[in-house]
Amino acid sequence: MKKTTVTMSNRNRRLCEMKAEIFAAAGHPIRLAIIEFLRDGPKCVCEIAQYVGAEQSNVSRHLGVMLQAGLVTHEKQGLKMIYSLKTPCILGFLECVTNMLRQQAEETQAVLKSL
Amino acid sequence: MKKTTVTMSNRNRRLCEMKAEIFAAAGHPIRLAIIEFLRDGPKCVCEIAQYVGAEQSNVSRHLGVMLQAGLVTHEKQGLKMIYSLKTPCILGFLECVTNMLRQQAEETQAVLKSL
DNA sequence: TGATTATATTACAATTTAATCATATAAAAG
DNA sequence: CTTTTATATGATTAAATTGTAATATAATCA
Repeated sequence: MKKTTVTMSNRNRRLCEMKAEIFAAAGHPIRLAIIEFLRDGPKCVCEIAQYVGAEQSNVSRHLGVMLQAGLVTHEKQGLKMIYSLKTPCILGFLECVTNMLRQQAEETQAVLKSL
Repeated sequence: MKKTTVTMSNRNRRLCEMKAEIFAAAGHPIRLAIIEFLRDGPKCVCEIAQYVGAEQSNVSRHLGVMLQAGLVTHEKQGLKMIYSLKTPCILGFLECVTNMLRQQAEETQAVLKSL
């Protein structure tokens, strides 16, 4: 009797790479701040840079990462490049993460109370 | 008249760091594969290593990252260390990511059709 | 046309992350 | 007690990511 597969398929391996790229694109403090900022609507690079308090070239890079992952879109308007959130469902999982943090904070607090 | 704050608060900056850590903890192919594997229930390191096809020490490190971020919990059972998913809501945002990929694939296909 | 403004990109240094091998620890079994 | 098994960790190296400064490009404006 043949043993069932116990190891990931290559197809699934490839899928995990793709999904991980999306998570990683949100997995940096500046990029996460940008995502939250874009909740309020489309913004140009200069506004974003000012908001997050980082160099323009640095912000431009981070936006490139998010663009590549498909988290945002961009559109040129005159001199400015306007970035928008592409997938509103990101906001759903951002909320999930916020709940995780809240939960973690409560756990920590519970531990400290027992001092 | 005072100009309203246009830059992130330090508190928000710190929050973004914490949230980003959680995203980053899921933002690696092996770690994402582990998360999906744990959907089927708690598993020991050896099972996980076999499934993802990576060295035990490497897997142990990745589990450490996810533990630190609060994505998983662990519990010793005899010789084995059993890891489980800590937050089911991760699965929700995993689904969101999968939908993003599907959407991206459709876009690509639409472009190719116009050749 | 020349100057200004907004953005992207390049080159580089610094830092972080990941993988590997060897080893330490600790539980279980003989 | 010795051996085996499962896991974690330290040291090392390789690779990727990040930040910065300088520069290129392209649109707008005087």
